[in-house]
Amino acid sequence: MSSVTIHHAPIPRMKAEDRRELVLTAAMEVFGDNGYVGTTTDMIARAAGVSQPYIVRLFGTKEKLFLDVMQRALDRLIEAFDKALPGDPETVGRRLGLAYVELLNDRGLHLSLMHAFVSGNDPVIGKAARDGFIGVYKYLREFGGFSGPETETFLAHGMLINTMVGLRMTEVYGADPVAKELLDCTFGEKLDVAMKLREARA
Amino acid sequence: MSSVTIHHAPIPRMKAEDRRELVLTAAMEVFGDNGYVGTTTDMIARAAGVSQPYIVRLFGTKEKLFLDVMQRALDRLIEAFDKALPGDPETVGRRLGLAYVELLNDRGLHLSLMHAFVSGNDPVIGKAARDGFIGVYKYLREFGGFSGPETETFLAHGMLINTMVGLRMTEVYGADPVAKELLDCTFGEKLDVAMKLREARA
DNA sequence: GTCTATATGCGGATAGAC
DNA sequence: GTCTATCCGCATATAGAC
Repeated sequence: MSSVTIHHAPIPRMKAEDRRELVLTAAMEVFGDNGYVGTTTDMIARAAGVSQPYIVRLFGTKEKLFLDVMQRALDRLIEAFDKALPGDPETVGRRLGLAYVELLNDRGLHLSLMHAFVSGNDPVIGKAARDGFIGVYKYLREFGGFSGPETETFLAHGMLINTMVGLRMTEVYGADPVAKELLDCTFGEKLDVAMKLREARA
Repeated sequence: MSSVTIHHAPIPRMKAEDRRELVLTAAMEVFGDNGYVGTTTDMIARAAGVSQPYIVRLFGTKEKLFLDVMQRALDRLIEAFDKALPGDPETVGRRLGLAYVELLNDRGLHLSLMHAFVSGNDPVIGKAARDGFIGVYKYLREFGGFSGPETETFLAHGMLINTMVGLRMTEVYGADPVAKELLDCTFGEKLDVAMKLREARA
């Protein structure tokens, strides 16, 4: 209003909304790598290129930030499924499975969810995680055209994929023949997608 | 040697070996509930009825204690599979699956493993967890008579079971019809075993 | 919108007594 | 074999400046 003074941009400013997006992306990866408790707000701050107190300022608490990350992950998951849904009903499972593995491009997505899924003991995160998982189940039943047992099998394979990702099993694919066989069976035709991402990471 | 003086047992003493067992049992449950990072040596100490520094004295570091817990969990798993193996080859999967669910009696076993499985990023725990998982895979292939894909399917369902346990999904079985359906599909004929344990806990 | 400085509480590990 | 006392580092959150 009063002054239009332009100072030589010592600090990169942006709209809070954009900054939030940027932080959420960074947080999803860091939480994925280190878990909820194992992640410090300072790690996230450095990954996002801002100060630690500013992370707290933006999200209130670390817990709220984690809940936001989880919700974002779930939203992206459903969004990806929505896109993969149209087509031959016979092969919908295959399409959704492929979409799931391609989501590995969103770094930390699977693992942030997985960390939430083992936090059922936490009253706040646990409830949110249960609700989120149940939401995915309902989605597959209602929109995926899956029966209960079909949904269970789909989710089971998803959880094994998550476990392989959590174990960083792809990093020993070449070194251990048993790991190779296990990964071949787990990912099947989706293996190259999973492995390509690993390379891009290095 | 010199004195045979008996003082009126102010502190319950036991052989280090026995104490270790006791602490490992307590630690498996606490680690299962709170994860590796989320667990403090003091929580374990109180659960085991000893002092916090003594936990460190016994195991060196918290990390070594966790590794011991993980190894113990894996040993018990294989031991349970060994017992369930003999019988009709047609139904070996069913027997192993049941044995797996009955292992919920060893509190924290599944969840301590699951926490290890999402810690692949940690150089020490990650390597041990990968080796452990690969060991289970090899066991099923060699002694369970499973093919690669059969093993993958068995493990996948195991991971979904772990996820349900991690989410404490059984605790909302009665309250949420979708949760009920999900749990029915996940545990199938093993549901009553899983639910009975939950009751015993309360 | 973003930072620096800092208060405060907690956790792993060590020292050393009994 | 087991404890008490304690050091030190770290992490979340607050206060307040720019």
